[in-house]
Amino acid sequence: MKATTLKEIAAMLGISITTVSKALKNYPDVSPKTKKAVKDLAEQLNFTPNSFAVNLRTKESRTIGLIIPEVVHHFFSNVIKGVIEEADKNGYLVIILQSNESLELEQKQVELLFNKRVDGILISLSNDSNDDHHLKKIITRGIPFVQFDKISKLIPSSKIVINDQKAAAAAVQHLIDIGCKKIAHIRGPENPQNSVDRFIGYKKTLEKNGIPFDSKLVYTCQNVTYEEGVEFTKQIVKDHPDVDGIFAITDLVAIGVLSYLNENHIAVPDQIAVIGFSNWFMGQVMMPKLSTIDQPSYDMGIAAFSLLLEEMNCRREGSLFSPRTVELGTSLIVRQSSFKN
Amino acid sequence: MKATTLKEIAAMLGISITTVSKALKNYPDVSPKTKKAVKDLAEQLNFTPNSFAVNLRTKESRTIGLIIPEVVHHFFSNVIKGVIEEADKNGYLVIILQSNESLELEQKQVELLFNKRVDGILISLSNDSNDDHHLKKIITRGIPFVQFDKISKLIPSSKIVINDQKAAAAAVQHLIDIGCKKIAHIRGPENPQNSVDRFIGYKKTLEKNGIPFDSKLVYTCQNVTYEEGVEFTKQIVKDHPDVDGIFAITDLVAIGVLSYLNENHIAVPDQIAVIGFSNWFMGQVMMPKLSTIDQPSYDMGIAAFSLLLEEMNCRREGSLFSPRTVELGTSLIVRQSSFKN
DNA sequence: TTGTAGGCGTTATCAG
DNA sequence: CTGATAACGCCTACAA
Repeated sequence: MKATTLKEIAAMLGISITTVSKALKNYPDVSPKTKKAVKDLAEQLNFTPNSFAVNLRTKESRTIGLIIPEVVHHFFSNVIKGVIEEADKNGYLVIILQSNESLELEQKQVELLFNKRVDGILISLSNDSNDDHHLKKIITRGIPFVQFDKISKLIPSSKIVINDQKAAAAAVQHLIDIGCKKIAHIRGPENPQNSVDRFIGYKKTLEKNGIPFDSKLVYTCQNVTYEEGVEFTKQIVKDHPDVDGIFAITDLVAIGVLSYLNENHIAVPDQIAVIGFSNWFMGQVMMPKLSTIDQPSYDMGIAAFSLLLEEMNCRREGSLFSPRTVELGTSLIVRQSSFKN
Repeated sequence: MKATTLKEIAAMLGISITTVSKALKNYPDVSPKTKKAVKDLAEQLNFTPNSFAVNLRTKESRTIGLIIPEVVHHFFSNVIKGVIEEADKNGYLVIILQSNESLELEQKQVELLFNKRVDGILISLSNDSNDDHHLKKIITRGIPFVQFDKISKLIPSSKIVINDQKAAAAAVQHLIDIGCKKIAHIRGPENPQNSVDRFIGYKKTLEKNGIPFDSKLVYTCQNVTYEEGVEFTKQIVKDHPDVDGIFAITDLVAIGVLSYLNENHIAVPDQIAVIGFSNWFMGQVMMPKLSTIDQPSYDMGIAAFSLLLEEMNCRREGSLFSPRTVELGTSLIVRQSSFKN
């Protein structure tokens, strides 16, 4: 079944393409009679404007690109969901691309979106991203652009973030409050701003509480996996038998921590208390249930799209848009893995 | 920064648009000299063809649509990943849409993809989908179309499936093999083919082993959630204290089962053995680790795209394509929740 | 109230 | 080897 065109409708009705076009868009200068005739026929023929042609004319595709490090990830799934739903509400479609935590791939994906001429770009940087070049290009081209979660501070785009330092501080303070004296930190890779910030939050909170910071108690993930959680916990227990608290960069890692401790019959939280970050669903069904920092992933997706939409609208109207940074709140969730009284 | 066009390059070089276009596409009938000049300038100006115009001309967008019930779902995340990666390899982009398990929304999303004029559609039906109308329309319009996972058998499209009956039978047979005499089944909703098939697999296997089927031992999920797993287990234990095995429609539900049993100190697998379906990551980190059926989600995504690609290629060449059904293998994974010797 | 004409940027055909 | 011309389908001044 071939798609109908304005031309065909015009021919069938013996009128001009222009009139058909106008009638369908409810222009005031078309007689009610023709309007009705056109609309009826269009309805009957199941007419929908050819979006390729509309795109070309309007220079818009009502499509945005979303680049994330990894699709199979509780946090990012929720972001995707938020973005898709908010986009849908506003008549936008979403193309999803993965960077697989590789800078090179991330750059390639940005190029793809350039070629596709999406109306806007949403991005959470890969852990590997220590170069800004491709982001600068987005700005130079004047494409509406919002960074979220893992961002590059120096790029003058809108940003949706949480206060990682503050949130990490809350986690560590909580461990201290329940009596932990020697807290290890399994941190994320070197580059990402949020893994740096969480580390800083950890460090500052120790110092604030008069606990000397010891770099030997910090273990650095390469890939932020469950397996690394298991492995580092093994090392922690071996190297520092008196550690009584572990703060992990993310719940996935924390669950690795719990697994190792459980299997080796190390009491949680009595001997070692554990807290993660992100509030993955999984944490609630573990035994013991995992304490964590709730990070509003779904809301982050919504906020990111909303801000992008604002910028896209400004752009369409030719008005100026000044990038904004929105900080979303986090909250401490205390569950069994760090509950003492 | 405005995008460069063929016209501009042509003007700068004092040659025709046609020649520029041909030079860039390496037509044999352009002199090496002009070719080089054009390519150099194009490179320098960062020229990329305007995809809107290309789409209009070629009637292709090199974009496909993927409709799934829910993004935040281990199985579907993996499918998405497979689709995106395979699409990427072949120069296609993927627009993702959610049906939220609602028929109405699913229909709307299909319409959106029609309007967007994607080159092909991939779909896994919502649990609510008891109507085929919108799927028939995809066929009528001649849009390349592959169903996967939750499919409508009657629609003559390509399909990627697993043998749910066989896989469920393997799960139940395993429970019987380790000595279970009274096995309850927490099944999925009425409509989806796979929940029906898994139920049939359960029923047939009981009968094959001389265990009478008892419909009272079957509990039906509405939303296939963790909470339903918890709740139904409570009922099972109350109504049938002698149940010694539970087969759940999916791992998420099975994890609810485990949670309830753990919290109520009912020994797994000794008093009640548990097996799920799908092999979610979560199942590996539970205590006890969850037995399950591995379902190749990532591979399903790859297979779905590959088949769609074949159909899209046929369509482009104008050759005929006959829908195929590909059945992927599953395997039983025995872990602690059903391990006895 | 209706229609003509031009153009969005590319590709394909065909003539020079 | 090169280029003029005509689409693709729609939108929008501007005429009539």
